[in-house]
Amino acid sequence: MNLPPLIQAFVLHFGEMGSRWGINRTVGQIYALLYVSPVPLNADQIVEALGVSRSNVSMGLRELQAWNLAIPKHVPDDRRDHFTTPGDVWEILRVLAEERKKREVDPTLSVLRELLMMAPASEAERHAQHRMAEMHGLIEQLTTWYDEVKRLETERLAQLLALGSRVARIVEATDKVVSLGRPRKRKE
Amino acid sequence: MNLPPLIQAFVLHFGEMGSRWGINRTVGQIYALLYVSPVPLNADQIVEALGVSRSNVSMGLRELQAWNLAIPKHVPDDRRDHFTTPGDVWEILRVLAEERKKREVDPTLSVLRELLMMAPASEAERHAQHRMAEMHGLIEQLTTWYDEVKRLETERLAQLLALGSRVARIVEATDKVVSLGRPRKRKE
DNA sequence: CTGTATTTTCAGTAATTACTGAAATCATCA
DNA sequence: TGATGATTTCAGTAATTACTGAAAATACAG
Repeated sequence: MNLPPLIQAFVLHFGEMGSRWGINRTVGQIYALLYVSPVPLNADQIVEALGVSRSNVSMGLRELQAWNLAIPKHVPDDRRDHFTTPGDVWEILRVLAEERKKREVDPTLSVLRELLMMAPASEAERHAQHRMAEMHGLIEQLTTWYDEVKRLETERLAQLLALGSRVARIVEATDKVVSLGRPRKRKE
Repeated sequence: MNLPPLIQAFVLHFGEMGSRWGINRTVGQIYALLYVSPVPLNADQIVEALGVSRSNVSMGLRELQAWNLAIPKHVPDDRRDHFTTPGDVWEILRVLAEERKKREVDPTLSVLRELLMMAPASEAERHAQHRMAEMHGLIEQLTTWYDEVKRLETERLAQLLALGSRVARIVEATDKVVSLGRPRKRKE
């Protein structure tokens, strides 16, 4: 690997982190490299920078493209493919959330739904199904929320984040005046 | 594996999903099994149910305990250790969020902070550092938000979720009346 | 203490996943 | 079209990770 120390440290860290979820080291490193690069890079430049094989880079780029985390960028007068990451960090967050939902949450939801349709054949199964229903309910709440929130523009989203738990107080206050959606029982 | 079909399907799915993030199949299966079990299970019962070796279960349970996802539960008049999962699904969500933050986000934050302290030695490093600062800023916003929100009681959190993006409108409305935090420029 | 039940450790092996180099495919230009 | 440059595929191999069985450690009852 042949990189300025600051960049190398960043790239190595992403390689490590990569393996902590399902992604492999090289993919993590490629992503990190693209992320900090001021210009789109082609595969050979990545090979050069990371010291891995050409084919490994090819596969890594493919995986990153599947995640929408590497974007092919055509450079005029150059036949080789060049790649960047989505530039805006908020955009990256959105892409990540979307992809992970698609891969991790949606399949679970659909399995749960399927299992909840089945007739339990024993007390054990009845109980299990009840637990599955709880899980299903929670995940559905979360995804519904996510689907709504993801439509917000970045600036408004940032505003909400900045408010943090203080929204709760506002909501509580507003609660007394405006009626939003179906009524719900008051806590205190 | 020796389980009622409904439960088996659930357990197998969690095994699969497990490998999609960093967790191994057995650990995923043990978790799923404990989750749907009406009573705490001991290691031998898990061995029996999943058809894996005793030592594998031992290691799996250890990992789950490290994640706070398996809780040892003493059963009177029985020397063997029995395990459950945190019962409330919201509790599980909190535990998961907390642990993943600890393992995935915090280390990245600290690496970023460290790298942001260094003096860039070239234009490339200067640019990289700028990108790192963006990432650092975003992560910090998210974790600050998370730290606040995690303190909310379940019911209030559920209320907020139920509102979804409609909070934005409330905040917008409230914005005009109450002053919260530093002023910020209006979008439209 | 001693004996027994239970859990953990760990070296060896199996299974899985990552990576490489060579060959095949694809694209572009003269 | 053929030659050249670029990318992908894939079989083989390396590296990593998961799993097992046997042995060691631990906990406890008598």
